[in-house]
Amino acid sequence: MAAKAYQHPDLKNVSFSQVMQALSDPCRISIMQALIREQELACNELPSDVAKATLSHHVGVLRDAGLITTRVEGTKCLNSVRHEAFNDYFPGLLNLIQNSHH
Amino acid sequence: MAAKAYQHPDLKNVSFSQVMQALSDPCRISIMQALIREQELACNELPSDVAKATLSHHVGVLRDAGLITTRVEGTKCLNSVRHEAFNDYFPGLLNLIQNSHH
DNA sequence: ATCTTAGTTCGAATTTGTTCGAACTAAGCA
DNA sequence: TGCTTAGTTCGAACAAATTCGAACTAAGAT
Repeated sequence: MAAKAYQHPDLKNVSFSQVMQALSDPCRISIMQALIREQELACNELPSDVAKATLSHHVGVLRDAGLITTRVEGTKCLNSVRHEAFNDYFPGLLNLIQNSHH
Repeated sequence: MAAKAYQHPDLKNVSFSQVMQALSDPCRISIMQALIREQELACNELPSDVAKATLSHHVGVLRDAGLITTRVEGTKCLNSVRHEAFNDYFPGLLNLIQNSHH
């Protein structure tokens, strides 16, 4: 891969519970924190101690919750924080993610 | 009931993912919103379209995540927002809960 | 054309979460 | 003492999420 029609949801159709659900997994929190630090990362550059298929799943959950964007570049897909989500819909949440430990 | 040794966790032992998990259910979000509006409510005064046992479970999840406190008064248990959690550990989160729709 | 890299999708196994009825406990009241 | 109210706990059923290996696809390099 890649070259997939990555679908990014309209943020007004994303519920708060869906966002909370997306952030309820430590693995996905680590991914978000890495993207906050590094701006843009391919899937295989994300922190992960799970199998490829599992990581792909986690990235999909975050994307479906409107929290990240994915763009294709060659064989990689580059992920980044979807800042409009945090600025316009969930202000303060990005900071909570960034500062969350353990 | 009541007269239970309600256990309230030390907030420094509550992980961000646990809090997100606790807020990932629409039913529990409604409970939080009611407590934000009403200060203190008994379990049977909380908004709920589920069975007693289920409601008890949801209240327990919120309590274990450090988000609410429960105190006993006669036969009722009175629940309220655990403000220290939101002030000291998850600033901004209470507002996100309060303003969240659908 | 083939190989490699990067990621997706499928299906199945396992784990975790939700939901409920039924039985229980404890306080307050008659 | 017995009845009611309020909530908990247990166990089981069901639903949803996580995880992985294996097979796949697509782009780029050799």
